[in-house]
Amino acid sequence: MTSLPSVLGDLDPTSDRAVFRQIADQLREAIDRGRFKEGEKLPSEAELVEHYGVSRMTVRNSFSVLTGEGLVHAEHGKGVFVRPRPPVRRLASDRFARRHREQGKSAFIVEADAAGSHPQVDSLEVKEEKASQDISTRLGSVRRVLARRRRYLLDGKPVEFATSYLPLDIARGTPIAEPNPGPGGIYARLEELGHHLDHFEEEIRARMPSPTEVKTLRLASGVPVIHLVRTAYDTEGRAVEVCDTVMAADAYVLSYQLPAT
Amino acid sequence: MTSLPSVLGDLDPTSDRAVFRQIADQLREAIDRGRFKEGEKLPSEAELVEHYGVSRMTVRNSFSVLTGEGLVHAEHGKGVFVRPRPPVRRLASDRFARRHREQGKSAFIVEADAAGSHPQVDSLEVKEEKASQDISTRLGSVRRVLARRRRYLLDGKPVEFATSYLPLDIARGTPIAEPNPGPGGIYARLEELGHHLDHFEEEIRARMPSPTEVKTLRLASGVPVIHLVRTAYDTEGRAVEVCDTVMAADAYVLSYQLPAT
DNA sequence: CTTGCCCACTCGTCTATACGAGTATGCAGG
DNA sequence: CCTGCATACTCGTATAGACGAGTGGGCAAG
Repeated sequence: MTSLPSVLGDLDPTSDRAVFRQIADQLREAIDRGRFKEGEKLPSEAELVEHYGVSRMTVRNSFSVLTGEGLVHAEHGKGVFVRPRPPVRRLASDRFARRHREQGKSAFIVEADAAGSHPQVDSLEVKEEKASQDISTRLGSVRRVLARRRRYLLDGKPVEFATSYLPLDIARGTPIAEPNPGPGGIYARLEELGHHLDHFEEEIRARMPSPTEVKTLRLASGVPVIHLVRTAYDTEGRAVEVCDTVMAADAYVLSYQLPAT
Repeated sequence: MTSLPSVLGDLDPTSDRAVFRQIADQLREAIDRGRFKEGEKLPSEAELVEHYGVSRMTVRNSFSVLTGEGLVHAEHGKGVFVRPRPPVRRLASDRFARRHREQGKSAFIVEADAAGSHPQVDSLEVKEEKASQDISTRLGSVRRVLARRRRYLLDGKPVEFATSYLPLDIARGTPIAEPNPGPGGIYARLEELGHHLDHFEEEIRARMPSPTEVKTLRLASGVPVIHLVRTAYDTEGRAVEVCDTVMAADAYVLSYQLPAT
């Protein structure tokens, strides 16, 4: 192992920058320069205490800065590691095009298989419930809705949690209310039921996850979520579905094509 | 002032949940329930030390949890406050439609004025430079580019930092290379120069900001950024501009319309 | 060889204390 | 009246020490 001083330098006692920030800066720079690579272990707290001649809390404080930035993560009993960037899932704006609804399997499964990863869907729940204020507004003042919840995993890691809401007069008693709505998913069913889809509207926000989201998506700290709300409109201009999706931001790139007209 | 016990409850010594997490949980719940409102001051560290009978570091640890979640922010000498949500800027997917390029002022200015806020653009920089690997790839293997940097502010608060990159053979010596490219912005100039725009492609990521971004966008901790990279293509299929934008995530909602075809 | 325990090393949590620095308020002196 | 300072309260930074708990390697007993 190369000695610490060769990688980490000294503190500047004259600087007005807090010691723990100076240490964080040095570690961050070392990571950026590739002195510590993805998944690699950083020096232990004790080693840094030794190297810089500071107290342990100060070193921990530095680590907490980097953890908050999503650069590193600590593993109890093992050490602090440079956080590896997971493979990203790219979502193209044509992912709901009619031609993709032909085959039997869901878009998620097909795409993940093609990418060579192991897809999985769990936490399936389909039930009728009271619409929240927001959902009610988006669907055009409905009181109760059919809610379809599911969680998507890639190679065992949860990456996305989604809930679809549909007005009861559309969904009740149809295959849409079944756990497995059949080939092409609920959009295919909606079209069969005469709700010809016209366009989608997607709203995108990014924020830090709630504790619940941290749990269900098993998020490392310092990882934001992308919150996407999609509303599907039929050719009559009626909102026929709202899909509320929360994604681990480190696992996604969204991509959209916009006409220049 | 209502007494602390009436809002905050006790610790559960039998729980295996860490004390500082229990305190954070109680504060978070109180905030969620509106017991502490936006912009309101939380109890001081000393008061919480008193109320829970724990040491100050433990209380600070709780605060640091909430700060990381973007729920609260501390102000030196004043206290810890529930972080107010800034007004959000909605970006619609038709914001680059040709009809919006008619008027003289930039889209940002027009829109902000309409919303009643005071818009501002600064840190203008226009220069030729070497293209990064990524930019070069997106523009189709160009070596050097014209870079146009600017920062957008709303009511004094920086909300977005953007850099446009254009191939030199298109931009050099044209109004595009001027600090102020004139009415309708660089897209209008591109069309005048015969590069008729066909479509845009936008890639969206969310992540925690780098220290530099924290500074230029004056971000509170616990606020992620949205990173948007837009490529503009002309009718020949050539990429004529790449715009790299970093936005304060708490100030934006992106909205896209997708056809269902 | 395998099992099981011990120990060393790691981070996690908590206490107690000290001093520094930003903020606001009130009071004394001009 | 108003200026300016003292003061009390706020959070920021840092030290030193203690114990707990997860991990992994080595060693001893079977």
